[in-house]
Amino acid sequence: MNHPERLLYPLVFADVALLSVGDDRLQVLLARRAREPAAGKWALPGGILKPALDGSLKDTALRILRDKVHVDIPHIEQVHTFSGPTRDERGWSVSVLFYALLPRDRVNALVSPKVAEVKWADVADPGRLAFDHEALLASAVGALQDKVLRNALPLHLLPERFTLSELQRTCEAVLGRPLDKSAFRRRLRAYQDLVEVPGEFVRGVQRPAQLYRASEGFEF
Amino acid sequence: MNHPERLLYPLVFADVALLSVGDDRLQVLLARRAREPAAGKWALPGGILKPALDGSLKDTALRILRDKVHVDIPHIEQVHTFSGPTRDERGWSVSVLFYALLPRDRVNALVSPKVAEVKWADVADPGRLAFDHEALLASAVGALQDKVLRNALPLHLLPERFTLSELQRTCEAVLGRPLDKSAFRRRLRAYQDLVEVPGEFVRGVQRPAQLYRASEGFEF
DNA sequence: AGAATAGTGTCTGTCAGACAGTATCGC
DNA sequence: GCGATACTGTCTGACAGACACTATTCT
Repeated sequence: MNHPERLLYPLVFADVALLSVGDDRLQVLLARRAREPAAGKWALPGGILKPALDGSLKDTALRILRDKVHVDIPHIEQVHTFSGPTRDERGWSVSVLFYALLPRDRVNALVSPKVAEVKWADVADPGRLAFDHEALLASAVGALQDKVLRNALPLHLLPERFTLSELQRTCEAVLGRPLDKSAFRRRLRAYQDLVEVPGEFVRGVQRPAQLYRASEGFEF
Repeated sequence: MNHPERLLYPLVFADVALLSVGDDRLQVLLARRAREPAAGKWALPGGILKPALDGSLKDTALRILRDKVHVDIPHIEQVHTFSGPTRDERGWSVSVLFYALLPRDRVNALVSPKVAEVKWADVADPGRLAFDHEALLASAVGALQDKVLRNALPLHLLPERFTLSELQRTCEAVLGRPLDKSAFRRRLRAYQDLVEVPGEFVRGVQRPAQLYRASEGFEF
């Protein structure tokens, strides 16, 4: 413990698993740490709570994301709080973990390959991460899967307009396993959150697919 | 903000909703606050994280409970983390909320009516609480109900040995609504967590009831 | 016998997985 | 027609609510 005030006050962080779908796989944004501790290692984007700036820990998380990625985040949700004296070598620390969802049509806008400071990694194989961030990532992914298993539709991972097949592929990416098309669509029929966009179709070398969007009052 | 260090470091608390079943209703332990802020008001037991004493925020919560109630707590679980600059008048604060379960045969051992510092209150009607603790309580109860709805058995709320009728009444108290006996027992049959205690029955003015206990590996 | 609670059997509707089938495009 | 993807229909088994039924004790 370098800092004696750590004996009185813990460090309080917000860490964010920013999730999106690329190549039909659920992916997470990783940031390479510029400074010690764990300099050079990949980690979830995170930062310290600033009481003068933030109205809540969610604000902290949104501020972190604003600094890393310059887009609006349509959805962010608290997952769990991790704590202990040894998880960060600077001293006793508290990390409030969030996951955030980013539409897949904005994924490439974020990460320019020239800047090697951030990258997208498959959540199934993120590589070695700094601190206890592998556990944090697993926790965040588990929370999202839980919600989708309970019939929530992760529309925030999709563009504004999407086909039902795209929605199904997105759910499959989140859950990491294939879903039955017939059963999937039967579930959707009961749902209120989906609105057909009249007259709009995606055309290709097949029967045209109807486009849908989230209904007005949609809350993930 | 009385303390200038609040501009740099938030206060970090663990707050605990200690839940049990009394009179066939889910109840929560409330503590009357001895000091400002909110002196004299009822609140969830809680206290500040002490980095020198606690190995995690769960340890903080257990330490708080040890000081309030002098029994072992069989189960404690993190629910959600609340934060903001105004929820505690001492300054920017973070409260990590837990719920803990106490077997109902140990409820009366805790609270002596002479000491007016703690009391059991129905979660459905806890009265006015200090800070944002009404929201915290609702959140904790919701988390427990969620888990029971997902077929977890709250055996930690029961004595070591119990009848299936007692188990059903406990679930009904948690959920706040009656359950169908036949459907409830059909669910239990599929479960691995219950072990029949051979030859032990509860007798009364009715057919004797088989006693059960939690299986060895039971995890709520 | 009757009250009281323990415990079971059965009907029915809902819903999910499985899988086969039909529809409509481009070529 | 054929390949490709969109979309639908139907069978079946699992399961939950509702509710009536039987079982065993004490008085």
